[in-house]
Amino acid sequence: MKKRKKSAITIHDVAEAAGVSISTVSRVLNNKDDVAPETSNRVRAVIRKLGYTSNLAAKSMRSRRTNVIGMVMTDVGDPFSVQVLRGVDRAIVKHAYDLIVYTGGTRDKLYAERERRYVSLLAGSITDGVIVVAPTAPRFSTVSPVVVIDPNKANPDYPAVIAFNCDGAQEAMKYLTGLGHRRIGFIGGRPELQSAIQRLQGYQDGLTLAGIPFDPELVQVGDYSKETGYTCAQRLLNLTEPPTAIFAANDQSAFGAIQVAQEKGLRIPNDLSVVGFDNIPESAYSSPPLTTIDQFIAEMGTIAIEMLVKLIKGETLESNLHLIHTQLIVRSSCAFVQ
Amino acid sequence: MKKRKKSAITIHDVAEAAGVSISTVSRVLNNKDDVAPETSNRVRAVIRKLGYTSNLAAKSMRSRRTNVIGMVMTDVGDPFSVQVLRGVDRAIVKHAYDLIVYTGGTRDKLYAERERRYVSLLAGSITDGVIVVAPTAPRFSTVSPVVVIDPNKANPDYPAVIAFNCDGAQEAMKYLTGLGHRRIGFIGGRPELQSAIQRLQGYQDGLTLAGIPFDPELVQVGDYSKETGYTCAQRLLNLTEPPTAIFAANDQSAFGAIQVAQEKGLRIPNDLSVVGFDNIPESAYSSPPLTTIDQFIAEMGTIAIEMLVKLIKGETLESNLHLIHTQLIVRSSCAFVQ
DNA sequence: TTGAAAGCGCTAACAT
DNA sequence: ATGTTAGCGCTTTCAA
Repeated sequence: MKKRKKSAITIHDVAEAAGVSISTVSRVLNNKDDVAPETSNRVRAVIRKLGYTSNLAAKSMRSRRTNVIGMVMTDVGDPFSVQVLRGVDRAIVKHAYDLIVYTGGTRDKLYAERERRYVSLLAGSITDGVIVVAPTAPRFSTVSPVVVIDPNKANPDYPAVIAFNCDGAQEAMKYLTGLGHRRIGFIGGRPELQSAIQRLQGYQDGLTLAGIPFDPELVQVGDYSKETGYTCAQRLLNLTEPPTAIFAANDQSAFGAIQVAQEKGLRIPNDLSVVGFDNIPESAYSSPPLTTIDQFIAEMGTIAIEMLVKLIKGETLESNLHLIHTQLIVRSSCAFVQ
Repeated sequence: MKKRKKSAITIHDVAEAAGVSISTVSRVLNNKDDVAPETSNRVRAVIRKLGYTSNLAAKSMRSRRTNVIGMVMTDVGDPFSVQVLRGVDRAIVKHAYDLIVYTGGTRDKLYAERERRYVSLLAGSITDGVIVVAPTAPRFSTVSPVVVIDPNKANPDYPAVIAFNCDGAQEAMKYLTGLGHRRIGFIGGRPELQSAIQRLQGYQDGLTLAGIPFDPELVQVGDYSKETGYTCAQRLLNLTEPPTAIFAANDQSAFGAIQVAQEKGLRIPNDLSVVGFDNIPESAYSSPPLTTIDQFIAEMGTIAIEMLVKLIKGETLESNLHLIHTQLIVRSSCAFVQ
């Protein structure tokens, strides 16, 4: 008696049931045109009947081509990544690729290694290429293409999609100085990322434009997370001369700042104005139409896919760097906190 | 530009560089204890130096064990799925598993098939088990374990995690009737899901408790998406006797309804009250502390992982069904729309 | 038009 | 303690 292991249906089972060889089944699976229509139909029928799905692992191992694209990002709690993911999702359908996402969880000390590991894991085996959002690791060891979104200084080697943030940050500052604020705190993001550098630049430019001297005490650097937003805001508000407004480099940090304000009993925006960069998905409905960058961020994902697909197909890129000029982007948290 | 090798680094390269056989490298990779410490260290050093990561595909093909758990969900735009994902993320770290997510994109006609395909794809090859959020397909063909979250009527076969929603929906209704509303519209969710059934039940119970007769005209069924929320709300507000309040079965539908209201020039909550079930992540900061179900939803993910890991290890579950009793849960959109 | 057979990179049983 | 070897399920020559 044959020992029937409790295993999934394989190409063998299909071949046997259809009375053909496994190579014929494989040909049908890959839509080769040298299969007799009648055979092809019979095989297809069996595949359907058995509910057979080809084994991704085996497939990818044999033929360096899986039609799956991988994406590596931190937390799903990060609105930026989520928005990028949406754009990616949208674009991927058009290209008949499938998407596999690895979320590395919180950005702790070990994140860079997890990120690196996962890029290799995905790219080295089951995906044809990988998109990395706001990379932490300086470089990745992989032979298949990588496209980064919001790259850091250390890895300019990879094709990248980045947004131009200076204008937006300036606009945020204009908003705050327009309200009469002269003492404005800044909560920075991960200093190695292009976006963070530009936003800080916008903050400084904003001060200059308003004729306000730069006070380094008012700049606290976090990592785009709510947690560091919280601690940075604490430091700012515990200054002997605390700011009357806070400009956070991203929305997560802004949330952290808002939390501190609430705990301190400060009412927003009466006692403290808080403005966060980026945007909270869906919140657009909760206030008068403000400019949001949802669509710009999503577009970054879309463009990244376009680039990656070209690379996978072996085509060359016109440019290794794609800049998105956002019109901008500022979402005053006042609008939904009051 | 540096000339890249055509193929990735394999276990062979490591073995060669370390002067050992591939099986020894494999043993080191899998932390077997029958390797001389000295050899082990040498191999490890080479692995690090070469930046070697083992090929997931090959590994999983040979050993039916990958330490990767898969998750299949629709859109990342869906706050519910995202919240579940967070819980999963959190739990997975404890169990030293990795997570791969497949997002099937928008829920269109073809979604059920994509979902099915992806479950087989993941479960059949690269993952040890799969979690499916709000499944569309009635069943999946796979030998490895599947746990569903918020199952539909058609597939009670799989171990499931579900929340008990009746109370919450009733509470939402109590809120609206308490405001004096007598004509309350309901925007339902995907009618095959447990959650949708319970929320509708809660709506009806709420009417009964308030002594309001049930009017089928006021119930419009969508699919938990913003789009159907929009069209359902349109139908409701175009009635000859439109409702003065709308209770949406989930937050996405509520957003759709709010959009209709805005387009019609109805002010919320003055002209129309809108209450949505579930919760919008992060918005908790934007209003006085309301009860949210964020933590409950995330817990569903955590529990699903616990169940799945047990199944993967071959242990048996105490119960195939895990009920979460939410305390509840209602988030009045008035709180952040006014 | 189809089948047989050689691996892809890896693990595990069997040798040494 | 380490090496040799047989496949895992699949694609892809090469033969027929």
